[in-house]
Amino acid sequence: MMRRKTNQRAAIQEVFRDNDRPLSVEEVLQAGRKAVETLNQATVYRNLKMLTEEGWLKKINTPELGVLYEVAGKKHHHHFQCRSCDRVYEVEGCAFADDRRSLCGLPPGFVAESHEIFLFGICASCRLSA
Amino acid sequence: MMRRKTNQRAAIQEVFRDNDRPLSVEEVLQAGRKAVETLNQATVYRNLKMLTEEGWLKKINTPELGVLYEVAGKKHHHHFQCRSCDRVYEVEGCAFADDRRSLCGLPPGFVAESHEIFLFGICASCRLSA
DNA sequence: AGGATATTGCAAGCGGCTTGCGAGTCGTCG
DNA sequence: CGACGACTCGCAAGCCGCTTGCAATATCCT
Repeated sequence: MMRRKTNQRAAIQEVFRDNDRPLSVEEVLQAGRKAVETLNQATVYRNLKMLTEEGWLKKINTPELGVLYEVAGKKHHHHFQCRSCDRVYEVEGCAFADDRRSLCGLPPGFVAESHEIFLFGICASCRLSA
Repeated sequence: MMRRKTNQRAAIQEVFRDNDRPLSVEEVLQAGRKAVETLNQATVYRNLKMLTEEGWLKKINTPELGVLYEVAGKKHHHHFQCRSCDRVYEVEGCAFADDRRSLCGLPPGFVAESHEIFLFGICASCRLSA
């Protein structure tokens, strides 16, 4: 099964390059239609899935906004959701750096292998415009 | 609008008291039917919503298992999901204790107000039985 | 250019959750 | 204690986000 190049898929990838943050399916659909105005929802879903399986995208489950997708391959990071504009940003740094593994006191016998951290607050642009 | 006592709601609350961990709607439904065998899905959804609005329950959005509910009012804690049995546990302790607020390096202008941490690994009972 | 087939758009389908409705249960008041 | 009003329940239909079957279209290879 050979992968073909289509305007739809190219448009979707372009949307992610233009917006350097996790995006919802709806955002991808709307932004993608600026390039391919017939772009269909099913096509977006199918391509997001394809790009994720192929490792180009990464699916994120957010606590409040449902599923978002971000470009994969970035270094370990977490997410920040602005409670004003609801945009989600990627933030570097990690409270569980190697020397802090034990910070979260797990009960005896439990072993943690990975983690996800979600921060909530106000982003810089919302704070300035308030 | 006066709240009435019903066997259904009592059964649902009992399920949470019997299992001291976050539960899915389906788990509540199945376990609740042991006490009220006619218990209906819609009733469970309605009561979980009611109990949440009233502050007795808290809704949790997990990255992999969807929505769970836990008894509210506990002190600040996070969650641990066992990748073997998929159960979610509450874990005390927090990598963002007061003296470590700045561990996650937020960009300038960003202000964090709250956070959620989700750990993944192996729980004690799965580790022993392996 | 021509043919094989990946991909798209559309519409139907699916699963989780919600809601309208008539029946049933709970609590109160006479 | 019995009856009425209102909250709840169970059921079925509905809604929403996502997936899938299918015919038409676009790509790619020769």
